Amino acid sequence: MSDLAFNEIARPAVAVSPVEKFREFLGTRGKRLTQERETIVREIFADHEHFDSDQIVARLTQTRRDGGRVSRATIYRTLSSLEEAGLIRKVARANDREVYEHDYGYPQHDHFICEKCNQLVEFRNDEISAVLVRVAADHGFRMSGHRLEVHGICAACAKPPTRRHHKLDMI
Amino acid sequence: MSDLAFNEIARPAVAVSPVEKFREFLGTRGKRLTQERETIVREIFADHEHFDSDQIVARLTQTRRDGGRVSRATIYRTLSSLEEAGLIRKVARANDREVYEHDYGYPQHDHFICEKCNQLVEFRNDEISAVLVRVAADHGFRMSGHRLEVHGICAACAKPPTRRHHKLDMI
DNA sequence: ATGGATGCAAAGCGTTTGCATACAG
DNA sequence: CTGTATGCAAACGCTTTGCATCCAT
Repeated sequence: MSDLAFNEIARPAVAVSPVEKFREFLGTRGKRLTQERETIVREIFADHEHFDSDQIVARLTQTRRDGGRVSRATIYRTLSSLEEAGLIRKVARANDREVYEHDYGYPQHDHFICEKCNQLVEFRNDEISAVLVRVAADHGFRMSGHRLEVHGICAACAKPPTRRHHKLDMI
Repeated sequence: MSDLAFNEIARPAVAVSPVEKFREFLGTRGKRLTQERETIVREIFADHEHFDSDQIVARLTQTRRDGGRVSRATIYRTLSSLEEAGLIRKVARANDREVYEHDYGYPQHDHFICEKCNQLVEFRNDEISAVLVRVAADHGFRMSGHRLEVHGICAACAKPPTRRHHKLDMI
């Protein structure tokens, strides 16, 4: 099964593929879906991992089997558009870098950020949103979304005193 | 009443002044409380407003009545120390800048961030912490703190269609 | 055809750092 | 005295931008 098939068909719980969704968005702004933009969207939606600009740059800036090389500038420009389009969003800040994740086709959730291994772990909890809706209303604040980072030590790093976490992953 | 008096005496609900607290912290690290560091702490704790590096730099980099000029480099170095010391913490990111606030002598709270005027508004809600404590426990996560930004439009910007907010404050 | 998009390299911007000098303990 | 800290300016790392060329529509 090719990447294309995966992206176009096996996407989770959404009627339109991310690429199509992006094309629509671009259309409404008199912008175009170029090959570069499509390459970037496919790369990002190939899995459901968190990512930052650097990782995408690293993957797409090299010469690729499919010939889809994209320049650093275009990647930055496209990440902004994807955020405007509501396809991705900034979820946290780890290692002084902004971390993105898909905001299309996946349910609302928040994150734990481990201070030792810097790993992001997702968790879902509906009470939080419920409380926020209420609190916002109380303050006359028209909430559009939120960003919640829970800091601490993850289960893996907390348990064993000696293990292959700690320093290695802090780089 | 001088600034000194305010900082040393009229601080809210804490036994030791921020400056003293910082001196203690520095002591445990073999570091010193210099005049520059003291100037910075006083400036920051002179009120309870949120602030970012730039604002402090702007205020302390100029020649001052009290002669307490401090260099940009020292301000950055000191902000880091103050964060380590637990006197301040990063609460949000607005306008692509990290926003700090006091983390000493003030109760836990979170923030609304208005997308129009970029204003930060504090709110307190104990349910949130309670939920987080529980959720963290469920995941074996040892929580040390959290950062919650609620995005949207504040009451002031939401109401009147024409008013002196909107573009002016977006600078 | 033609206005938007890309790639490159240069410019920006906030933050960090090397080094000589100044000073707290 | 002695090791830290400061100030300055240069170095950094990420992101943005000007411009000539390219291409989706």
